Amino acid sequence: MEKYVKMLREKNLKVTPQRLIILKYLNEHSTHPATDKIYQDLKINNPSLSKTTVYNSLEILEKHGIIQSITISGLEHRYDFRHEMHHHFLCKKCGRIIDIDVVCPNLGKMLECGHNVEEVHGYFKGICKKCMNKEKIKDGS
Amino acid sequence: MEKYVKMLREKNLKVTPQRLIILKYLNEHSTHPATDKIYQDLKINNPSLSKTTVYNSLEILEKHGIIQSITISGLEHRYDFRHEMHHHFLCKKCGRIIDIDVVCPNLGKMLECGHNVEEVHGYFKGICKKCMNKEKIKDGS
DNA sequence: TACTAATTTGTAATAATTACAATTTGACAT
DNA sequence: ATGTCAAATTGTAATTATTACAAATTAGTA
Ligand SMILES: [Mn+2]
Ligand SMILES: [Mn+2]
Ligand SMILES: [Zn+2]
Ligand SMILES: [Zn+2]
Repeated sequence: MEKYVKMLREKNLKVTPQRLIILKYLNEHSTHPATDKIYQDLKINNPSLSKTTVYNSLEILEKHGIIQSITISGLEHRYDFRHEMHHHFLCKKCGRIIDIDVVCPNLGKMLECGHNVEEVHGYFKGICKKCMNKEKIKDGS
Repeated sequence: MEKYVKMLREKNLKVTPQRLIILKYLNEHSTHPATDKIYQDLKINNPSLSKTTVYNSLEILEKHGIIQSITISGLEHRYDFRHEMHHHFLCKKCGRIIDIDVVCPNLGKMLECGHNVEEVHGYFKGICKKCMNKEKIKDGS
């Protein structure tokens, strides 16, 4: 838990129990959960937690680069404790969002264009390996 | 207009005036408009148009690969007449979504992983060239 | 021209997010 | 340790994008 305290202090953010449990939750759940999922899960052991606080906390944590926000589904923001650049795969079948550890080699091109790039998001969508195998079995190999 | 008729016929989709004006609108506005923008603009000359029809039409056009859906902002779907793979840049200042004509070289890596990739989306976010120049001028060169 | 399934329309419901004001609290100074 | 206060939390209301649905209309076919 001291780890999360340090992360907040380094950014001069107030250390609150709410921010700590949210950070801990994100670190321990690499499923890229949405706001409501985080809220529902944490509420069980923290009944006084407000959903607005979850929204506020995620926003400020993201603004300070502690966590990352993913918008792969188009329906909701999903959050990621890993803040360094990586890509994601959304399975249209099971809904899982999987980390893809590649870097985007197109940043040079972006510099040419003259735009100032602050974020890079790479999203792939399709059917994940696990779901593909399930289909094969159902089809009778 | 015959061009759009042909696009629908090729996919065995019914040719309706609503679908035609939506396709025409998207082809003539490469701003990646959201559903409501398309609806508001078309309603002026088509007062009987329903927003639900815009939603339905965009959905079916996308499903058949005639148009592409972009979720770069996370809050809304934006639509693109260009359906071939390309990337996008969202300017956090002026809100413009700009086409970036690069291809993703990471598909090989995806094949290795065993996932079946159907869509690839590359999103960059930051400050666009135009807005960067405006800032420079304001700062006194 | 008549038929029918698909499409369009208007309205209502849902879901994610944001706004806001009252209460509480973490960080700092005494 | 206590007081102070700006910042954070909370609960509720408002907003926005999207989806659900049933009745009316219409495109494609015979
Ligand atoms: Mn991730
Ligand atoms: Mn585009
Ligand atoms: Zn899957
Ligand atoms: Zn700009």
